[in-house]
Amino acid sequence: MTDVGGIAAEQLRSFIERIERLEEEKKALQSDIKDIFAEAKGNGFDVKIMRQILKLRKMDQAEVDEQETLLDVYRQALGMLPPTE
Amino acid sequence: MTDVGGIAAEQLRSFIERIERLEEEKKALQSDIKDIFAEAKGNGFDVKIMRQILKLRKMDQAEVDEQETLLDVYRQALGMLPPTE
Amino acid sequence: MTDVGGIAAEQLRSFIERIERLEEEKKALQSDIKDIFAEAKGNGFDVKIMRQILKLRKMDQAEVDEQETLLDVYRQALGMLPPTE
Amino acid sequence: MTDVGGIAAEQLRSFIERIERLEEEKKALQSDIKDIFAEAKGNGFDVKIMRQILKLRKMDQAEVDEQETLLDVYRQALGMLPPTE
DNA sequence: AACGTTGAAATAGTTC
DNA sequence: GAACTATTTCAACGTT
Repeated sequence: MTDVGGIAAEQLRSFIERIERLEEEKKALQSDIKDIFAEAKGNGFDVKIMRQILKLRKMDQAEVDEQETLLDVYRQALGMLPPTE
Repeated sequence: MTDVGGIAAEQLRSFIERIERLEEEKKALQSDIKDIFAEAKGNGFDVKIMRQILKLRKMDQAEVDEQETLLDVYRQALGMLPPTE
Repeated sequence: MTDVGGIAAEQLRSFIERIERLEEEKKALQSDIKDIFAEAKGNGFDVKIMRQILKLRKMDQAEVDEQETLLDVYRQALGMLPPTE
Repeated sequence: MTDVGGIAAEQLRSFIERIERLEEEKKALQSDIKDIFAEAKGNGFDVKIMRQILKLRKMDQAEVDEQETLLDVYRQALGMLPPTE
């Protein structure tokens, strides 16, 4: 292992490059999403409305999840669940 | 106006200090909130549950707001509102 | 929490509402800060740099130095700096 | 959008779902990145500094220099630097 | 008391 | 250049 200034240089480089690759992939996906919006717009759909719909669907799901969490928290508070499962 | 390096130093200092004061006030409020949680806990309430309740109340409100925004967006898309009010 | 409809429920509501009020105030302060940045920008100042200034004024010098030293070590390990400057 | 129950609605649903799928994939990648940072940390690397490295590798040198120069001007204006170093 | 988790705040990039 | 979106960063919090 090559040590530069007390650092395992090769290992560091490997971590950095793996992250950069994944970030590239993320960027590509973002670009795909952009393309879909553009395609939808070309088909006469209103992108702004689509974004609102997506946001609402996300919020709805979050709300459901949150309700279930709250339920569990209450259950635990009332001793209806093992303390730490 | 005292110019240092081409910068209106007095004015800059004034902006910076005003912001720092407001941030102090924010910090104080945050501390107050913490105290209330502690007080509630001392009265037998479960802080975790309280946080869940606060989160849900916020989400509900956000959802209502979002619905109204969506409605407006639809209205505008359908020509029921002036384009840019 | 079991005394729904009685004292406990009232007390819980009170705690929740006090916290919500304080959070509203925090939001208002945040908005004031935003306004000051906007005003500064209107007077030709660079908001981003101002934020860095604020951050530096919060940090102690030892911290700043340590971070910069470590960053250089990593940069050298990755060949991002000339070998012996 | 007016053709509810017909082709348009189906098409809209398709666009929405494709986007949601891509966003899921993005989330998964983000999670992978998180894991790598955790692994690096477990190997003794400083995650915060790694982030700075990643940012520097993205920026061009001219940008970096310009920011630092401006920051010094502001610091001098506020007396945060010795008058003539 | 370090650790990871989460939520808020800031920055950067994109669109109009 | 103004507004919006998305990403990143930072700080608080509970957890172990």
